This record gives sequence, structure tokens and C-alpha cells, in this order.
Amino acid sequence: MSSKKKRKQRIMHIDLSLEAAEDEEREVEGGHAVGDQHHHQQEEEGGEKIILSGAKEGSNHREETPKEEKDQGCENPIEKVTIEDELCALQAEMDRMKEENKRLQEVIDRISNDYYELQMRLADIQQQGQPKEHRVSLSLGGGSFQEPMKAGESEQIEEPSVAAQSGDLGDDNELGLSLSLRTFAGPHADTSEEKGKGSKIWQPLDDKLQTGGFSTVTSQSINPTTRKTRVSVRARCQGPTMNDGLQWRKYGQKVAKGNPCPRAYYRCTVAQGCPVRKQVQRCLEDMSILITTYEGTHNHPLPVGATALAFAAPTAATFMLPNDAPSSSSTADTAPSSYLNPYLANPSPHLPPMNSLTSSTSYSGIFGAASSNDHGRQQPSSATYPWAASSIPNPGFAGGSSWLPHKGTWNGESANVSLAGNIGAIASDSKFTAAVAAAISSFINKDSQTWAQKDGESSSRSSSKWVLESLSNSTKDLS
DNA sequence: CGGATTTGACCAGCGC
DNA sequence: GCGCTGGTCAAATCCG
Repeated sequence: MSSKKKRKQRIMHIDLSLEAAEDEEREVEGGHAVGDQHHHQQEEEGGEKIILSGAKEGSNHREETPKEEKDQGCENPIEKVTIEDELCALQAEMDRMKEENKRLQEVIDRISNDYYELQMRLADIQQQGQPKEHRVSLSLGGGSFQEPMKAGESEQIEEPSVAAQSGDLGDDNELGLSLSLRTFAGPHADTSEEKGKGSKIWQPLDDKLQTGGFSTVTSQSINPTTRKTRVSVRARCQGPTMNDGLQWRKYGQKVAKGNPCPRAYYRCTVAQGCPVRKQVQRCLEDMSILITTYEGTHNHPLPVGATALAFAAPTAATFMLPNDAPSSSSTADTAPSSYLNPYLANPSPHLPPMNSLTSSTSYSGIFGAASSNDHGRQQPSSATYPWAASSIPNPGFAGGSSWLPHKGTWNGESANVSLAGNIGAIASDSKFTAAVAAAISSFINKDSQTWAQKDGESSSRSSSKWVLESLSNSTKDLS
């Protein structure tokens, strides 16, 4: 009995999600062409009317069709009519859900394809430079973030950087999503990074966290010989751990020095013998922040949820391109300062944050390469990624899709306002960041392995070092 | 009863 | 060599 109840609840949950998704998709479609927007709105209103009028019809029937009352032979005709109406409404809803399911299925397929293409492009990028030391930096939002570097390294990083920092660097509340590829070579990186082993990186990050309230993802391969990748995620999370779509089994807990909060050790149990582990610890400065560190490579495909979420990040970045963005870090100037995010203000528990995923700034980088070359093919449409469209009920936010090539102009300001907020919502979502980290960790490892194979040498040679930094915006600051 | 979690013990690496 | 610390193991315990 209770299980039936649960199932019923689950069904209701799905129902709501789909409806919301559909609504969003409609908005996206509306965004494609402003002229169409009213039309879609009308349609939507019409759709609602169908249901509402159904109820009204029901009431009308009660007055106008005594015949039916006779037929039913029921002492409560009003009840019967309402049930019929409900049935009709449910039937219509089911049809819509079916269609929506089809669409979602297509979306998943496309994501898979895009994932594959992005992997290929990443491999190409890696092969092109073949520097001694490679570093890829991915940052979500919080454009002001810069990984602490030694003075000698900074120049090397700047040169190949195609980063698109978003936002006014001076503003801590600034929102935005940026992805950047940084590759650099040099002996410094190796020594400093190896000695740092991530823990040294954290200090400055903590400072950032305190001032700007970022949550971050930092990944780096720690051991060049084993080529283990570490991806650290910081996200606000109330629970003991983040739900990243994977299954974990706790195998230990330890109180680390300097942090009274115990550090928990988890092992991936999605597949037997999966070497991936993660450490979870609360941030000392802000107990609401959960620091999750993933280590190792999954020996199994990532669950759909995790994969989809993870690759919403590059997808999001792709959306940011109104045109082929110039590879310049100066794009930081184009981002807005601080905005409130409707999603954060009223988040739906049923909808993943990527439902409101949009983009705010120009970007380029490792994932940007996937979209910057030929928009015709690569530029994802809102139909491809329905969640890419804004769900913000802002009529002025046609700009949510104004980056679309056929629209031409990039409605920078109005779009940025909402986009930035959305990105903040995405990046600050613990599930999202966790999934990004988990998938990227796997992604990077796989890729660096193929890279090493192509080098045909021992792993000690080109110690490909990856650093992924994801900055998301603090929900704290926004809320 | 089987799987997950807890927790103390053990081990390895590192600095002094 | 010794102590400290982080990470892992495995027996005990808990829970559905």
C-alpha cells in the first residue's frame, strides 16, 4: 500500500517536471523568433484554456445536459461530470507527456553525439600543442577567479589562454559562466603543482570563497606516474554528501588536522572494481560548503544523469556565444555585475537547475572549440537542449535566445542580466557541480590516457596535467 | 539476512 | 629513527 503511494507520488513528480520542461521549451521556441512569441503564448494560454474550459464545460454540462444525468443513473451527476472532465484533462496531459518523452529521448541522443564530438575535439587540441605541461582550466561563473600561480607561470598561461572571463573583476557578486582552456609548458608547473598536491591551491580558493562566495571545482592530476586525476568540488550542500548520480560506499572517516569536520571516504560502487574514490569534507570557513574530491577514473560509463549534467557545462558555455567570440580575456568587461536569479529566488525542487541554463558572456576554450568553428552544425539550438532556454518568465527576455545566429544581434544587456543569474544557479547547484566533477574526472582521465598512448611513451614523460577550475556563484550572496 | 555504515587499527609517506 | 598525518582496512554495528 505504501509502495503504491510512493509510486503515485513519483508519477506525480515526473508529471510536473515534464510539464515544466514543456513550458520551457515553448519559451525557447518563442525566443527563436520574437514574432512567434505571442503566438506561442497564445497557444500556451490556449492550452491552459482547454483544461480550464474543460472544467467550465463541466459546469455547463451540469446545467444543459440533463440527459447525461439520466444515463448515468447516479445520484450525484455533478461528481460524474467532474470525473469525466478530469479524465479528459488527464488524457490530454498523457498525450503531451508522450510527446515530451519523445523529445527528451532525442535530446539525450544528441547530447551523446555532442559528447563524442567534444571528446574528439579535445583530443585534437591536445595533440596540436603537445607542450610539456598541459593545463586545462574550466571555470563556471565567477570570472574573477584565477588560480594562484607563481609569478613565472602567469605569462605562460596567459599566452595560449582563450579564456573568456566573465564579469567585472571587481565585483564579487558578478555572475557569469566562463570556460577557458589554458595550456602551458614549463618546468615550474610540474614541481610546484606536484608539491602543492591540491592542498596548497585550496588556501587562496578559500580566500575567494570567503570574499566572493564561490564554489569551485579544481582538478589536477596528482601523480604523473599513475595519472590519477583529482577533481575537487565545492558546493553548498546541506546534506552529508552531494548526489552526483553515482553510487558511493563509505569506507572510512577521519578527522583531518586543522578541520574539526570529519573527512569521509567513499568508493564508487556503480561498477565492481571501479577505482574512483571521493573524499567529502565540510569547508572550515563555511560549513554549508561541501568539498568533494574525486580521484581516479571510472571503469564504467557514467550514469545518464551525471553525464547529462556534466556536459551541460560545455553546453552552457556554447550557448554563450552570440558569434564566434574572439579569443581574448578582455571579454570579462562585457559581463554584468550582480543580478538576482529567479531560479534561486524560487527554485523548483523538481527541476534541475539546467532547466534555466543559459549563457551570458562570450566564451571560448576547450569546449568552445566545439561550437566556434561551424555554427551551422555545432551551434546547439534550444530544441537540442531545451534546458538551455531560460525559464524566466520575463517577457523582455527574448534575449534568452537572442544569440541564435538567425536572430543576428546579441541583446547583451537584457540577456546578460537573466543569463548570469541562471548560470549562477547552475553553477551553485551541488548536484550540478558534483556531476561536472565526476564526469570531467572520468573524461579527462580517459582522454589523457589516449594522449599518453598516442605519445607512445611512458606516463612519466608528458605528465599531462589538468587543472579544472569551476567557479560558480554563491547562492548565499544572491539569496 | 545482506548490504551499508561506523570506527578503531594499521600502514605509508613525510618532515624534523 | 620517531612522531605526525592522511588514507585504507576490516570487524562490529546498524538498518531496511
